[in-house]
Amino acid sequence: MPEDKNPEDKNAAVSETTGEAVGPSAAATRPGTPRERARARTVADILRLGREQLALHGAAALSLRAVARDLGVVSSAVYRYVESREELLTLLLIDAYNELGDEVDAAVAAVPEGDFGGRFAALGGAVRGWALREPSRYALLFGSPVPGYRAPAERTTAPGTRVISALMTILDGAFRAGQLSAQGRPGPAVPAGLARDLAKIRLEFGLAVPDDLLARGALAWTSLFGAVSFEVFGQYGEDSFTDRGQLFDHHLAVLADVAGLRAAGAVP
Amino acid sequence: MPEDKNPEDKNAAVSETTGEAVGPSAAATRPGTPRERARARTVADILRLGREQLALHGAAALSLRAVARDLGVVSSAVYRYVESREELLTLLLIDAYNELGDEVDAAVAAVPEGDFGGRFAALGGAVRGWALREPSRYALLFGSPVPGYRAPAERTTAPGTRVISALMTILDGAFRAGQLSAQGRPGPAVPAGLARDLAKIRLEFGLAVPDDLLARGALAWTSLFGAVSFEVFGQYGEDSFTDRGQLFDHHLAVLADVAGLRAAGAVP
DNA sequence: GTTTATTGAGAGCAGTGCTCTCTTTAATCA
DNA sequence: TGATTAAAGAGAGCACTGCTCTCAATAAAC
Repeated sequence: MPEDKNPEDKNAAVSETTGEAVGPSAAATRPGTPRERARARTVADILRLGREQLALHGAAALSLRAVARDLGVVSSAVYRYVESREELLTLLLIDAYNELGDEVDAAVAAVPEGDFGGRFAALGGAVRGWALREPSRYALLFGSPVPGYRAPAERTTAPGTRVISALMTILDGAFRAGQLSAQGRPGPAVPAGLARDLAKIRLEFGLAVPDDLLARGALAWTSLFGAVSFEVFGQYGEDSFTDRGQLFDHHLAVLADVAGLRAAGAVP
Repeated sequence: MPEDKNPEDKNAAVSETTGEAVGPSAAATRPGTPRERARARTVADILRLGREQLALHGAAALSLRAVARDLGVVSSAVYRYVESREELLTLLLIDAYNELGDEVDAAVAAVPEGDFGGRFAALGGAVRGWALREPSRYALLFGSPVPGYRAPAERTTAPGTRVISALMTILDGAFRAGQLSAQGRPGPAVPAGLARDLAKIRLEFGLAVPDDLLARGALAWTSLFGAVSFEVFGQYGEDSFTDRGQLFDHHLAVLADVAGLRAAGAVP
């Protein structure tokens, strides 16, 4: 008789709870009613199983029924916790963005604050490392959009911008320290429309980097993910490059130069 | 009673026929038995419908049953022409690679032979133009691999390497014409393993470009697709960049410089 | 005109996402 | 502690998918 009177509330609870439980594996010792704790634990289990499936078989093969089986429960039961397959994908998306963000932040923080070239290299290496370790999850974030699925921007934008934020922080820091410059070769002119966009970004993020260098930073950003994507998605042939690490490191070094960073270890 | 005695032969015929019919829409006036011609026409129809579905709903949503419906035929009938969904995906993959290759070649050929910077820009613009016009097909080629699907290298490598071949041709031509150089700033050292790979590539494609510039060319290649993928896959936010064309052109100009090309219109 | 290879139809299997109803379980309140 | 009630799981069912198998119709080839 109680039946589903207000499923909205239930789903909202799901989202909020998992939104918190997404990071590390907290939420078990958190207070709350026993029901809430059991619920959070089940959602966390679903997320964990989803992550496993995602890693094993890829995003498009992610099956709620399979998750239910792994969970030892009938398929309709998981709908008590997750609104839909899309919702689960969104949770996994946020989860993956945050894991990547955490690793990038940690890698960057491990390099001395003033070593901007080193931090840039650390950031790039962390992205590549995570991507190669988690190709399916990387594909979910940076590959073709899952058909019929549109990520809800209001939930994914924040975690999804962590890497570019970290990169901008490095470049801005370098610029303010006088270690970011076109080094005597100004790039192509920045047309008015692009300049407006860059000005808005500079304002929004509180940056000091001028237009040309900011555009170059954006190029370094897209190029980094281009290189990683090529490697993860198998765009280099089978045997073209035997040591992809060397290729990537070379690319990263050139990109640091493109961005205006003094190459690590280079003598001015 | 005849039944399926040798399905292999049939499928081989399919592949060959469509392998030819894939480019423009020939294969209708070609000789052959009436059966063969009717078959080729049906396969071409399937391919056309598949291309439409692919463009409309994306690769993972490509459904043989839907193609059968559009074809006005029961689902099992299409299996007489296409071995499986994978096979259809492979055909569409080859089809898309060739269309992209054709457009890139045409765009490059429209620029005077000696204008290497112009040809580079034309190549990049053609890739971007096609990608924005055909996002689903671009995603099939350069996005996350379709789950459970592994493209057969022996059939897709040739059409899949047309863009990088065109790019290498431009860069090698520029180098031989003395218009490709590090311009006084040698990049990072090329380690031994990478140098070996590059030497093999140089030999295989008959190039003259030295290691450092060849590696930079590879970076320009991956970066080009990185920029296009970011745009097509929506990695830039909704409103970060209002005029993406300007951003891309700027990136392309910087990449030409990275590759060692004299920027178009620049004074030496 | 007969033979025979090819093609399409249809049923069927195992899987998917998702909904609906019914029953069981377990937390909460008197 | 015992009754109430909210939450959760079970199970059937719908519409869809890829793919296989068998059988009947068709049309080319001899």
